[in-house]
Formats: sequence, C-alpha cells, structure tokens
Amino acid sequence: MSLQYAILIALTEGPRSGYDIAKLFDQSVGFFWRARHSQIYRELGKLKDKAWAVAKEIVQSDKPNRIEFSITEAGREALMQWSRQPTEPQELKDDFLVQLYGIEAIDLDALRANLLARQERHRDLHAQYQAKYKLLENSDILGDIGRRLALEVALIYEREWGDWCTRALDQLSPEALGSQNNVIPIEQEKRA
Amino acid sequence: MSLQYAILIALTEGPRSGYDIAKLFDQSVGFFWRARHSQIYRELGKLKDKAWAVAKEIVQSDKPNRIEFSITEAGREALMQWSRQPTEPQELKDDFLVQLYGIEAIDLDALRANLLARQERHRDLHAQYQAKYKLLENSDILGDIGRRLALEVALIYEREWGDWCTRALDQLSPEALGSQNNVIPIEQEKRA
DNA sequence: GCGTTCATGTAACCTGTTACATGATTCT
DNA sequence: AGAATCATGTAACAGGTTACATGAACGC
Repeated sequence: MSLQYAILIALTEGPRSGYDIAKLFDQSVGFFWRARHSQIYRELGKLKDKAWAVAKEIVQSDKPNRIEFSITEAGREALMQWSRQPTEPQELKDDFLVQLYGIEAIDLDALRANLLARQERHRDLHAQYQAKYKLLENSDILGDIGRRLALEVALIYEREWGDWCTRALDQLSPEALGSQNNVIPIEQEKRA
Repeated sequence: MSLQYAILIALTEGPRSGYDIAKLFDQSVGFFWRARHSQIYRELGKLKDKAWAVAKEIVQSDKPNRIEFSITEAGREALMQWSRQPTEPQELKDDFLVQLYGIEAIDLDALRANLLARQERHRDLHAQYQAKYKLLENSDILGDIGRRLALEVALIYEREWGDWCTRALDQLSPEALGSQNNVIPIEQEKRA
C-alpha cells in the first residue's frame, strides 16, 4: 500500500510521468522508499482505477510521448487519511547482523572484507545526504523542515553504521582476537 | 534466500524444531531477521530438499510430537559460502519519512501523535536490547563479541531514532512553527 | 555503429503476511 | 469452562524483483 502513497506524495509537487517518478525515486522521496519502474507503472494503474490520480497523454515530437499523472481531490483526501493512521517503524533486518550472530559458523576473513566494503558505502552515502541537507539548511518553510528532518535520519543512519563498522573492524581484527581466529587455512579450503 | 541461512545459523546451536525456531526468532537471531512460523515451516522443507538439514521425529508422550532439524555438513558448507558473498546493507524504508517528506500534504497533528508513539516504542526496545547486551558484557569469546556487536547496532538504532523523535517533536511543535500550522480545523474535517 | 536517455509496459518469480485448520495438554 | 502453550502445516494474497519486450532520438 505504502508505495501508492509515496507516489501520491511525489504527485503533490505537480504532474509526473511514470518515468519521472522512477527517476525521482532515485533521489529525494526515494531515499525513504525505493521502487523499480515496473512496480511504479503497476501502482499508477491502481491509482488511476481508484481515481486518486488522472492520466493525460502529452504528445511530444522530439521524444516519445509521455503519460502524465496528476493527483485528484480524492487522492489528496486519501493521503490525509493515510497520515492519520499509525505507521510501523522499519525493523532491523540485515543478513550481515545474522552472520555476526552466528560468527562461529562463518568465514571471518570474508566478514572483515564485507565490513570494509560497507564502511566505504556508508561513508559515500553519508556524503551524498550531507550535500542534499546543506541545500535545506537555514530555511524555515514547513516543507523544508520536514525534508530536513527526514534527511537527518538518513544522515544519522549512515554515520552510525559507518562508525560502528570502524569499531567492529577493530574488535574483530586478528590482533584483537588473538588465538580465536577461526579462519580456515587455505590448504583445507582447496580440498573442499 | 537469507531466511534459509538465518535458520541454518539457528541450527548451528543444536537441533531445533520449527516451533523452536519460531520462538527463537522472537528473540536473539530474530532481532535481525524475523519470520512467521508459516514461512519457517516452508523454508525448513526447502532446507531438507537441499539436504542442508535433516529431519527427525521426536516422539513425546506428554506433548505433541516434534520434528527436529539438524544442520548437515552440506549445510555448514553453504553457510560458509554464503558468508563469502558480499551482503547488501538494509536501506532506509519508512513510510513515516515519506510523510515527513510530503509534510505539506498530510495531517500535522496526526504526525505529531505518531512521533510520540514512536518515541515511546524506541525507548522500550532500547531498554530491551540493553538488558540482552548486559548479559554479554565483559566476555571475550568470539561468539559473544559477534553477538555483542550485532546487539550494539540494535541499541544504537533505537537510541538514535528515539533521540531524533524528541528533536522532531520539538521542531514541529505548534510553538516552533508559529503560523505555519497546517492543521485542518475540525469543522472543515467534519464536512469531508 | 554503439551506448545512453527517453518512455512504457508485461510476465514470471520470490518473499512474506494473513487467515484457515487441527488437536492435545496444562493452568486458572 | 476457557485460555494458553505446544506443535504442525496449507492456501490465498500482497508486495517487490528480474527479465523480457519495443522503439525513437542523440551524441561519440
């Protein structure tokens, strides 16, 4: 259901085509709810069926035609109703943490490599969000306050994951673990 | 796929029935990967088909019989292989943040109520994780280090969300927003 | 000639949720 | 008598991903 509302939110900024929304979902709103174009077209169809949005074909000569969707009054009302229901926070769900939990049964070296890769990823994303955040600083328009708060979550999320990776790498380093290194010798692995 | 591995991790601690795993998934490993019993039974069937686990019926006189699953050598090997592949970090996906992003189109009062409810939830969960964490403190067994690090993520996650809720409530309070309060008067709503 | 961007869609599949279904024992 | 715990499963559906499919225009 939520994707439909996320699309409606995108439509409150003006008419958008499926293609537009797909691109938008790679930035802005999409930081908090991602979707592939295949799914977006599917959901746009449902929005049309419910009359929460209306479609209009825009004829273009230089590019392929586009089908623009606009939010209707019923759509706005649906958004309002949606916001009045309690939302469920996203729960932690990460196979990496599952691996950590079962650390004795997995390859420690691979885990370390994974940690390193993640650390880099989180730092990259943090920088990305920070750039977006800077653009909203010092504004006190309601919309900007909201978007800033949302981005703040993203910033903290990446920052804390990044920092945690550093600590984890430290605690799981061969030096810190001493003799408890469970890495399977290469010779044994080659036989398997 | 990941659920199968999460189940295998649970089985590394010893033979477990579907029922056991379902309960386990409400604590420990399940903090990082949740599943309903219906899904667990389905995945256990697949593990059996792949010979990553074997089933054995335990006859009980006082309680209904149980079917215990044990991890096989092939299962352990599958876990190893799995841990050698890069994992994708969980991306932020939260309809609440979508609402914040489209704050102009939603009911601010409802959003505030939602924030308050979430704040409480995060504090509760934080306390819960903290209790679990305490039990692992000061141990330097590899397994405990892993579980501690995993729990640390959960702790930080809840703490930061909780703190953020406080700041958000502050910034979105009627006093802070002044005239920008977009709440729809009750009279108008009653007509709709 | 080749890749990219623009633009829209369908089909098959996988994962996860909700609800249905059954039945014994133990506790209050 | 009724609720909770133990214990196993199936069926239908919802949400999301991957791959398939098509085709024009533009820059290198």
